Amino acid sequence: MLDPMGSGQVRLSDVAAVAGVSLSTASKALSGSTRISLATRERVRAAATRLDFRPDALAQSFASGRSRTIGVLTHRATNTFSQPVLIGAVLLLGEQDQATLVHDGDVAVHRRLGQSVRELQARRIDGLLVIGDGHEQVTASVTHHFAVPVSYAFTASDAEEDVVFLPDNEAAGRIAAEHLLSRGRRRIAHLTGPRQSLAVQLRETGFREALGSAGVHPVGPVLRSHWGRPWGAEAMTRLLDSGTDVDAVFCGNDHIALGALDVCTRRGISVPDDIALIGVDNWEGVVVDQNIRQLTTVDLELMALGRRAAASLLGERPTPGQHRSPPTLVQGPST
Amino acid sequence: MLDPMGSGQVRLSDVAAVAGVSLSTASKALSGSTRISLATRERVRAAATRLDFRPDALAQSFASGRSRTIGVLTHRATNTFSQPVLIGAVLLLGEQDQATLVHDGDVAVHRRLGQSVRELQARRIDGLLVIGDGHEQVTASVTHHFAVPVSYAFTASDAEEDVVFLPDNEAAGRIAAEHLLSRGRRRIAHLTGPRQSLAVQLRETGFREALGSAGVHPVGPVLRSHWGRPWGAEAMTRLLDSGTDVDAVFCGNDHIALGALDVCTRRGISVPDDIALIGVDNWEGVVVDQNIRQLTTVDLELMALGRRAAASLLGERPTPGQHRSPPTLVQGPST
DNA sequence: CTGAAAGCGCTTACAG
DNA sequence: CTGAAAGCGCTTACAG
Repeated sequence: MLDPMGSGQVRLSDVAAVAGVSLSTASKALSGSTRISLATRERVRAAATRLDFRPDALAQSFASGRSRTIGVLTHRATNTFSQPVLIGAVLLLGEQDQATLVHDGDVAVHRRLGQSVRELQARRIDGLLVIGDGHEQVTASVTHHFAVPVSYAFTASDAEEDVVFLPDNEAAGRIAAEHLLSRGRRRIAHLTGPRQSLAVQLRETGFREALGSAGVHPVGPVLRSHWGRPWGAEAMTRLLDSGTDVDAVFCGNDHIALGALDVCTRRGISVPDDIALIGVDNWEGVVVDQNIRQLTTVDLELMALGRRAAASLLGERPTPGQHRSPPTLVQGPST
Repeated sequence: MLDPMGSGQVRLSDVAAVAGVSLSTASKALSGSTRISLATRERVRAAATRLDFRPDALAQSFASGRSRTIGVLTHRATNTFSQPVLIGAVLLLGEQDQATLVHDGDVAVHRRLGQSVRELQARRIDGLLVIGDGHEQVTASVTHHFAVPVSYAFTASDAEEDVVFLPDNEAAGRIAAEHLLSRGRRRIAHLTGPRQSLAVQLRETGFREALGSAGVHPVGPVLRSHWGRPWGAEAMTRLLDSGTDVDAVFCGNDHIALGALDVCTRRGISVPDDIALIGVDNWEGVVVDQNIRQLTTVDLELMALGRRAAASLLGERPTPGQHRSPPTLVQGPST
């Protein structure tokens, strides 16, 4: 019968007594680190199993100095795109039996940030993950405030030697272009978000690069404005009305792609037979009903980004600098 | 100059020495609990401030038995609707300086669940939050496995005395109906999701109740099928083609409402002048670009639900039983 | 109101 | 390879 409340009455000293060894030997046998005779190790393990010994995490932490807690500093965690990064981090850490202590706020506001830093230090966190709200801004590095590993996700840091994880928007553009090319499309247009957005620029760069490698040029002018569905519709309308000969459109995100799709549907243009559409974000992937997918899209894999960034604090440290997570193609009916 | 690494070299004994009191007196003075002369308390506090004393959380936890960590057991945390609940919980806990240890899995799979329970016990968590994936299923209670408070969010528990937090789908239906009534609508139809869904049933119940209180009956048959936009469009088409005289539609969720809106737009029906539309979920609230809102909707406030449920583990315990979080009306252009 | 002492349950040099 | 001992830095009865 197992201890129903988990009150953990069985201590290491009990295990040691049963196994007929000293406390320190029992500790070493279970931690597995130091040189211990195989026989002793087995005897201690057997005793531990028989007594259902579970080490008290509080005592272990106090003695070892490791809290098994990772601090997370988020910049407005409720942002649509920050959420999957945070969820990914929290889930990976949980799998590794690491708790997460989240301080949410405005990473740019120094007074509150300083407070968070102090509190996280006092909690003796084993590592810190800074999560930004995209790649548009550069976060002021806090690495020097901590003696433990610090990683940055979804934001750049202003210190070159920091370990940074970012989505790969250039690759997203490349993947979209290569997919359309592989479908035999050659007259490809681009409708996207605001010109000043870094994501817009990087996706377009990757897109042009991949087309260029195939000796193809985008058709029509690149139309840039908003991220929303209405703009997608308007841009598609302009594109069609301009008389441009087009057989595919790379849309800067899924909202724009859905707006473009609306226009095609309204005008009786068959997607993908007449025009193929591809977006970015896998927005429909978070919708309840998976069988209503309308789009092919490039998923930036933000949850995986959060997982990778969190994992970087636990195992061996990755090399300093920016690490880009590979986006994935999600095939839908629109290509 | 503050300790840049936060290595916490200042110990309570240092504070006690500077203040000229014993270690135990210093401890009591700072914890604020026991009877201590005001003068002593102030002296100790001043010393602590001057030395920038920050108690070592690991030592505090070990000595006090409180880990300042809350366990969270999720049932597929990556579900669209579980995510805001988890985010809300994690953020509230962080604000209260509580770490979160998340074990994600299938709460119905007992072998893995048992493993999670054992690990959470060993971690000496101060409380446990069980997060389900909606209200459709009843979770087997795990409360009896823990000596610390356990709360349930976004799922019912099979033990009556458990503390459970659920969204209020009936209230959502009522709020939608009352809003349409307040807009002077009287010929109100209902298009919704699958008949077997509890959310469908509860929202409809609340809807009918509110209409009934105003002496109004729904017009046309209630059309129930899928949660997606295509079904919304199909249902709206059927409704209009049936010749039903209608001036408002309560849609079971926002996808259905958007499908209905598509049909109205296509047919030149003015929303809200001819027909008002209202949905549920505030789906557009998570979209990037807030100025593209098309719908009035009822927000179930799932993040607030997560926050409340998490808070219930920290302060005084709420009464056993089900606690329903109030949904809120989000006004948009469609009513 | 204050202080000396025990104790929380492990880990980790150190000596053997 | 094994064990005795110190120590991690607090909190908390207990005695004064």
